[in-house]
This record gives sequence, structure tokens and C-alpha cells, in this order.
Amino acid sequence: MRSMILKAALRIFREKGYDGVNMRNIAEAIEYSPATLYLYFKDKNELYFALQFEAAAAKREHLLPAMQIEDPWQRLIDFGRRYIDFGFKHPDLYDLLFITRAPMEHIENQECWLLGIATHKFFVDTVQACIDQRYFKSTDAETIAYTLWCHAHGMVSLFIRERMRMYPEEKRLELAAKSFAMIVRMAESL
Amino acid sequence: MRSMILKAALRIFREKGYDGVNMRNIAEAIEYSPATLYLYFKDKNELYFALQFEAAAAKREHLLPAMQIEDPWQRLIDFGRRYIDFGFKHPDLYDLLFITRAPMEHIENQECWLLGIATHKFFVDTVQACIDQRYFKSTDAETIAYTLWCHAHGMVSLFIRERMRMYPEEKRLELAAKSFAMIVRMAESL
DNA sequence: AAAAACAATGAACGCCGTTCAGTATATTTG
DNA sequence: CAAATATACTGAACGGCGTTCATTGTTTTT
Repeated sequence: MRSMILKAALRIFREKGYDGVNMRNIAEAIEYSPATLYLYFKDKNELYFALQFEAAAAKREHLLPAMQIEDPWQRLIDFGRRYIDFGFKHPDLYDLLFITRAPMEHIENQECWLLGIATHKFFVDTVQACIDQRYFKSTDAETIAYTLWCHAHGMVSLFIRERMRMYPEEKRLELAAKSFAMIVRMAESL
Repeated sequence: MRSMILKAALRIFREKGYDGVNMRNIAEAIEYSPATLYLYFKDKNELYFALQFEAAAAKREHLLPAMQIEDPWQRLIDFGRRYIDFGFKHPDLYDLLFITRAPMEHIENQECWLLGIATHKFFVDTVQACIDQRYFKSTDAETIAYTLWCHAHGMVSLFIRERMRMYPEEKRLELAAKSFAMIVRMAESL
């Protein structure tokens, strides 16, 4: 039953986006009363956590190929490229994972968060591997990782939340690509 | 009357944040009926645009001292530092300006957007001035500005939307400071 | 067959943004 | 002056939202 609800929720989320999902149309989709949902989920937040888990899983899958690259520097670059690519291709999922405010209280004990932590750890480890192999002079893996993440997240979130309107629409992706190339070049000097 | 409504809205926004503002409690604050608001504002969006303008003005004021620095490289650094500082100190205002989804349709003809464009232009011009004075070898002012913006916005928005929970609370600001120093160093190699 | 546990719901509550017919007051007009 | 018009405002409602709860059927246990 829980999985039936989740499946419906995910489908509606994919079709109509975050704002299109609500308890009433999920209930309608599975042909139950809205009240029934509350027998299987404490509230809407708990349901969203599950959606977030789905998003985290989708993201992990999207990043997976990068994770298998041997050379840490190439791995880092591909990881970054794929992270950004995921954000641009699945704005709703990215939004749910990294922007949405709603279900963020007490997230640390949720599956989705653990999955995110794991991915983040992998990212930091890759930076550390680059340091170990002398790709960077700097030795602060945490700060390097965070800096790169901020840049990538900044690009995706400014795009998703439509704060790039000063650039003509057809130039936005190009600018992002140029910026990614630039941060890679900048990172080489670290 | 319009300004009376706005004043109340802004006050409530400051006190209770974005989610705490609604048509009913604004009306209550000025001791009118909710319906009255609709005589002076088309809808909630139009009211939010006004709030966004206030936020944009507050941000501009926060950045103003940086704008008066002669040396473009120092100006750029101080501008960045102040931008981030504004975000951390006024998360609600920053959120309204750069993250909130709600009132983003047809924003290009709103005052707040024009103010934002102006500030953005100033930023790009400062980068261009750095290029002209040979602080950068690279000559693509637009991409440089965008890259730096993405990093700054990434830091602030990850913080505001609570995606830094993997770092202990007391370390977050420190990490942001380190990252800012790092991006400055990286920029020096551009 | 009676008792207990479970599954599901209709109807409601309180919140929200928004609309509109209607009222009370001020202004203009003949 | 009274009548007509314009202005300012509102109560009550609509539809949508998340959520709760007494009640109803149904199944399982005793």
C-alpha cells in the first residue's frame, strides 16, 4: 500500500511537478480517500521524503558512470559535468533535492539524506584522491570540494529558479558550459 | 493606501518570514478587510513584487560601500564579500530575490528586476575593469562574472535552504569564508 | 457467536487566495 | 435642494489545501 501511494505520488510529481502534487490528487489517483493516506504516512512531509529518496536514487544513477573512472582528476571533472547535467535535465528532481524548503526539518534520519551524504562523501574522497596524486597543491579537500559544489549548485539553481533572465534563453546553457570549463581551469591552479 | 499595505506586508515579512505573510494577516495589520487589498493590488504576486523591490533596495544599500572602491580588483573582492554577507545576514530577503519561485512570471518589467539588472551590470563592469587593468589574462568578462556569481549564490543558497547539514553548524560560516578566500585565489589565476 | 483488531471513509476544521454582490459614504449633477 | 453617480469598503462565499476523527463495514481472533 505504501508503495502504491508512492508510485502514484511519483507519477503525478513527474507529470505536474512539485506544486502539482497534493494529498487529494494522490488519493484520487489510487482511488482511495485522502484520509487513507494518513494511515500509511504521518503527513505530507513524510511522503515528500520518499519522493526525495527517489530523486536521490535517480541522481546517483546519473552520476554512476563518473564514479567508475579510474583517474581521480578525470573522475572529478566528469562527476561535476554529470551533476550539472542532472540538474539541467531534471530540474524538478534537483529542486526537490537541493532547493525545496518544505520537507527539510529532521531530514538527517531519512534515507534520502543518507544517500546524499554518501554521494557527497564520494565527492570529497575524489578530491582527496586528486590531492594525493598531486593534481592540487592545496591540501584542504573539504574546502575544495565545497567550493566546486557551490559553483555547480549555483549554476543549476540560478537556472532552475529563473534568475538568468538577463541572458537570452539560448545562451544560458552555453554560458554554463563555458563557466564549467572555466572552473575546471581555475581548479587546475589550486 | 498602497504604501500603507506595503509597509504592513514588509513588517510582517520581516517578523515572520516569507511563509508568514498572507493576505489575511496583512489586512488584519492595517485593520481592513482582506478584500480591500484587492482594490490596490491585483493579486498576491503584485504585492510580492513590491517586497522584492524592497529586498533589492536593501541589497543595493548593503553593496554600496563596495561600489565606491577605486581599484577594480579590491572592489570586486569587497563586492563579493558583501554579496555573501548580505545573503547570510538576511536570508529571507536573499531568498525572495534569488530563490523563491512564486512571483517570477513576467518579472522583467518590474522595478525590482531592473534594479537587479543594474547591480548585475555593475558587477560585470567591475570584472571588465579588472580585465582592462590586466588583473585577469582571460578576457571573457561575462563568463568570469557569471562563474563568480554562481559560486557566491551557491554558497548562500545551500546555506539558506539547509543543505549544509553534513557540516556541523558552527563550521558552516567558517567553511564559507575559506571557500571565498579560495575562489579569490583561484580568480587570481584567471 | 462474541469480541477485538483492522481498513477505509465522509464530513468536517481551519487555513489559504480570491471574487462579488451589496452597503454606506462622499461627490457631482440637474 | 434632491437625485444620480462615483468611491471606498466589506461580509460572505467559493474552491483548494493539509489534516483529523467519529463512524462504518470487514476481517481475524477468541
